[in-house]
Amino acid sequence: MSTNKLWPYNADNIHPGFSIDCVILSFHKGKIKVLLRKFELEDYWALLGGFMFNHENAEQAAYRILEFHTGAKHIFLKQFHLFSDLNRTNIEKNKDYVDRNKNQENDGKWLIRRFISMGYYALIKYNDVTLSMAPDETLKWYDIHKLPLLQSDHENIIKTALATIRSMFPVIPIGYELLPEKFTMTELRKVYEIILEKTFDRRNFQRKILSEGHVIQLEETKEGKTYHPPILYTFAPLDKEIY
Amino acid sequence: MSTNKLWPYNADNIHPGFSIDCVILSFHKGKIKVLLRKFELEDYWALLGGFMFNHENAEQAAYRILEFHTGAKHIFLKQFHLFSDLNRTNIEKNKDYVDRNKNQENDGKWLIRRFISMGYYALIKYNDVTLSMAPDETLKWYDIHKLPLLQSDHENIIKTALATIRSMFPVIPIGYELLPEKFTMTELRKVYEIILEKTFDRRNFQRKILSEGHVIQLEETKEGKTYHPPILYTFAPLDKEIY
DNA sequence: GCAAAAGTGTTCAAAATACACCCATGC
DNA sequence: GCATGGGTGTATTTTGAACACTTTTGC
Repeated sequence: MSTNKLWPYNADNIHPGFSIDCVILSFHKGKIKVLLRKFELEDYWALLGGFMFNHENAEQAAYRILEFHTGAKHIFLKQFHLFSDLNRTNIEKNKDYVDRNKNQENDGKWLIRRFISMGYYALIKYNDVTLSMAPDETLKWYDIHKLPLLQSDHENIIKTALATIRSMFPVIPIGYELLPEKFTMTELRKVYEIILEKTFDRRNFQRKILSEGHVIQLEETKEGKTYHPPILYTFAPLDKEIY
Repeated sequence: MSTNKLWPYNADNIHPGFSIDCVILSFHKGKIKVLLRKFELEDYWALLGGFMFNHENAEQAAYRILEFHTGAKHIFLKQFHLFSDLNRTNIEKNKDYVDRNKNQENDGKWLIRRFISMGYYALIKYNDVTLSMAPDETLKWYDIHKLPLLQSDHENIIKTALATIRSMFPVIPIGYELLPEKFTMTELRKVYEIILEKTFDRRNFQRKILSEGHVIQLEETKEGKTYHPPILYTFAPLDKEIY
């Protein structure tokens, strides 16, 4: 695949007027982060996205985009909303983009039209990601509470993704997907607190989580803190789960 | 609008390769029903669907389709899933359909391609509907547990809609949308039981519903049954609701 | 010595569940 | 007279919520 993002897509190999945007979330140092991209010469950040080839369905396209940039496979990925407002596509901005990237083989005219976009959210362990950047782009994890200036409706897409995850709680195995194999009870609680936008009593939270049986206590403690190291926990094997 | 369903849509006025399918649900005589359509000369039923004009977004298109066929406005309508599998579009069937309906102004070639479809579910009061049928089509309410032979992946779309509604319970005001203004506690319980696929203890159900405060008891009883007429209930005004 | 992080139990209130009998009518 | 549908209350269990003190170390 070329480093020019226009390259893999052209008028003949993609489904017309349809794009995919991925809200890729992870947990790192007590914060939930979203992966964003900025192209050179542009002054706003954007969700990782792309188009659906004629030979794949939307899920496959979303997985492809995700794996290409994060190197991770078997990512937890769900569609959550189709964004189709007329003013979400900024045709002028697309024209500027095409002007900068067009070439003989691909005049980019297919991009000068209204696009509807399927939103996907992905939950991924921070350490499973190896960012893969083309020379003309920068990828960066942003705290979901400290977002930079975003392209078109992408801030709304992120907010909608978070609202969806919140509303699907506890059906979505959010801790399981976001935390590393071994984690402390405080880390798990932080994930819950950030997503649900509320705080939990430490003791009640721990009792409830352990009573559900999906989380089991290990006999290890977290290294690095020499004074009163917290106990580590892990998720029970999936075949014992309700998920 | 013409009676020919191909008429309103053509290659220039719709968003390409994109359709909308509506799972329209209502409650009647103790059963949850879905509204289906059958065209003359075809041997399968289908969800009510259509395409998105270039001047509208997907929600507007779904509302337009819904209102056109049911005569009802302000319908509760939510998108729930994008169906994009490669084999969901039966190109040959579309060709047959085009052959039967094409004319000079509209050759129907725009229909001979892969379509992705956004699924919407609608909840509507049975008595609010006045079915509006073109001469070449039949509309009919089917018990969701007794579906006829359905076009392409439409059975899957219906099942996915019901699973979505179930998983969103109790966020979706399902009783409020499906029941008439005045209803009995047994009718409300039936709606819950069918959607959630479980039974509830009559007494506990009633206590719980009334304790939530969204349903209030009227001083009327249901007519027609002369012996021990059930008490009627209604939903509290929306501004007191959590919805 | 004090702020920060983590370990640990009990009590009370609220909610969910289980369960049985009576009444009026149609047939 | 019996089957059907509908009205009503209590006791038990389970779950959720509130709440405080101790330990160890870094600073």
